Amino acid sequence: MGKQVTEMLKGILEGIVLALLSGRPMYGYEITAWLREQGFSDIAEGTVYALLIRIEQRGLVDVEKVSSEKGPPRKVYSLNAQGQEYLEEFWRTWSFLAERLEQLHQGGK
Amino acid sequence: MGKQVTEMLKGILEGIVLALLSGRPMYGYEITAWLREQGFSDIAEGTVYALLIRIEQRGLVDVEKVSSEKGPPRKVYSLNAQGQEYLEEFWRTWSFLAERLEQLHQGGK
DNA sequence: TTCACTATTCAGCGATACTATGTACTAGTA
DNA sequence: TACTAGTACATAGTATCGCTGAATAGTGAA
Repeated sequence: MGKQVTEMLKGILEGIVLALLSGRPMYGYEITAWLREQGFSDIAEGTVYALLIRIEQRGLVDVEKVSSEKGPPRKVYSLNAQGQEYLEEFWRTWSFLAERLEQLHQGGK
Repeated sequence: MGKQVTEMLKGILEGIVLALLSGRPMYGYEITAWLREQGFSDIAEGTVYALLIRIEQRGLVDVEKVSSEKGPPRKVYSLNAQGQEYLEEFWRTWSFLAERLEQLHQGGK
């Protein structure tokens, strides 16, 4: 991926992670792995952990420490009510953007 | 619009402006007005001008000064070959993101 | 002359992703 | 034992980009 993605991801990566957590609780390493599988090959581990700490401090997720069979204990994040609300707001904003962009893309041909 | 948009616009606003310019040459004030009409009510004027200067310095657009009937002369921007190429790259990146997000949005219901 | 509209510019700030590390635990293997 | 790989989290420093708020400047109407 080029460096265009880096800027485009700002604000969006957060939505992606929240959307993931709305499906089921997950921990950082797992989220990073999922992202890489999906083609977000350049996302640094540090980025995900920093993001998780941010959304935790903003009270969008609940955290639980769960010991792992192999390695240090995992911090499992789950979306709480406030996070759910924030996620819905994210989708509204995203839809707004996606609509405008779609129009531009069509019109530009 | 909430402040979520602020972050989400990063990198995307640039694509929007380039897409606009691929349609026809435009100047800053005109672009700002268009954005407001489209519902991007919170985009500050300064933001657009700063963006235009950036893409000019990166050689994605050509600039021509055109005197206006009412007010200071306009700086009319038009997309050049390099800008066109960059825009295509933008659309590829956008499509990648939009696809992933769409899947998440569907799956999350 | 005052206001409103057109038109551009800039300094300072905040948020976010990246780079590049460092820490720590477990299991396999030579 | 020592080494390696995989799992798992954390953080300091940097760059980019959009916003805030203000300044500058030209035109026409009240």
